[in-house]
Amino acid sequence: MASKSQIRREQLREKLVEAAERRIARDGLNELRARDLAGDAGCAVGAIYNVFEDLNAIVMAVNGRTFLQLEQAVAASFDGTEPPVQRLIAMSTAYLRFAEANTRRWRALFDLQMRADDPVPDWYRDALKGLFSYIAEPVGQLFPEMDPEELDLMTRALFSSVHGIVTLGLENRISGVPPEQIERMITQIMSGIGNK
Amino acid sequence: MASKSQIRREQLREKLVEAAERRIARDGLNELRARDLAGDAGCAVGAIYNVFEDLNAIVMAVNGRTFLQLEQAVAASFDGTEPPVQRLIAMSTAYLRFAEANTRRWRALFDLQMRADDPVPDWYRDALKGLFSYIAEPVGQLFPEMDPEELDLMTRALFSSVHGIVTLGLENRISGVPPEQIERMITQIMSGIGNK
DNA sequence: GCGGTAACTTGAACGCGGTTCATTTGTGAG
DNA sequence: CTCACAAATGAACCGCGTTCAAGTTACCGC
Repeated sequence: MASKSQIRREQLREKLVEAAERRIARDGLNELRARDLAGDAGCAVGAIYNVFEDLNAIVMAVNGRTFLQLEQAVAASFDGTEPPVQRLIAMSTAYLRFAEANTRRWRALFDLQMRADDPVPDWYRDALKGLFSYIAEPVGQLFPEMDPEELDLMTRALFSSVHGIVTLGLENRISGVPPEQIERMITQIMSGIGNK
Repeated sequence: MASKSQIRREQLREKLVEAAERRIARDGLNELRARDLAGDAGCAVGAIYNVFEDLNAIVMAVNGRTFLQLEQAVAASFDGTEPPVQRLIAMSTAYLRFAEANTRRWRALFDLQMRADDPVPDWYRDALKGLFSYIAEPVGQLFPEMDPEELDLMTRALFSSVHGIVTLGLENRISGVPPEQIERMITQIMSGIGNK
């Protein structure tokens, strides 16, 4: 039987993660406060630590959801019939759109890892692997005689490039590129690849 | 006359920046502490705030130096006689080498902007402009009939791509790519561009 | 039901770290 | 030498994540 404690415990976890998700989406990771979360969830500050290791663990839970949504958005962006370069562009654009529409949550996805000292959790590496595998397929079609190791490198290189373009592009404080141009940058890079 | 106070003031600024530079290089931006800096510089904590607006201002001063060194490293990586793609690869590799050799200082260059709320200072935008102009030249050679606006986009796209590859590449917690492979990723992307 | 123990909840308190401020110390013109 | 003003000092303030002693609730064998 799921004891009453277990139920409450699970409900509290859920409330905390939802509150954190809302607050991250609204105010950004930097503005997340333990006391605010406790207030939202209707529990004492200390209760958080019965249910989660620390604040990072909550953010990690939020990141897990976000990563799933991101993966779905990318997966939904192509039907498999497009030529490889088209598909790469479609996926990249989906990545961009997701980052635009969920900037703060998307940024939390990477900001947390950059800061924390503890090892990256398995599900995180797996989620990235999942994204990579979407990219690997069209890349494989484009370069049939490339050996697997080099294909893997190319896959990561393309992901990193798109990620860099989107990251700096959305940080208009630094780059100052209007959003609609970001898509063109992606296209420029991706079409270059096709013409080896 | 430069009053005794003015001298001391300038010396303190210098000592603080040097201490911050050493500490960032050794322990990373996250471990920087006002009290440690005061200890290094042989002054009281409060004295820092007579001489700098806040801690960020010191980091900014460090970043200014780092950016200069980065620009020099990129500038020294080519002699102008190489074909455009070669030159792009040489500059990108120089960027990578600099980031490898000065990881924590290089990361501070971008981490600070991502966090702070106050506007990016002018010299920072200018330094980036400087880097961009190095890239713009070979790009212009590669695509003589491209209009200026698109050339600018391509320039930023290439910088962002390399930046993304280096960033994720050096964060081996996330990507797990051995350093010597990062250079190959850059080459893959850059040579793709050349064959439009 | 009943009592006892284990688990949960609570919020005040701790520790850390950036920043401030009343007080002390130093500077330089008259 | 003196006085007014500037600079230096470090204790104190405040915000915030985390902990903990004390109080409360849930669970189980009787």
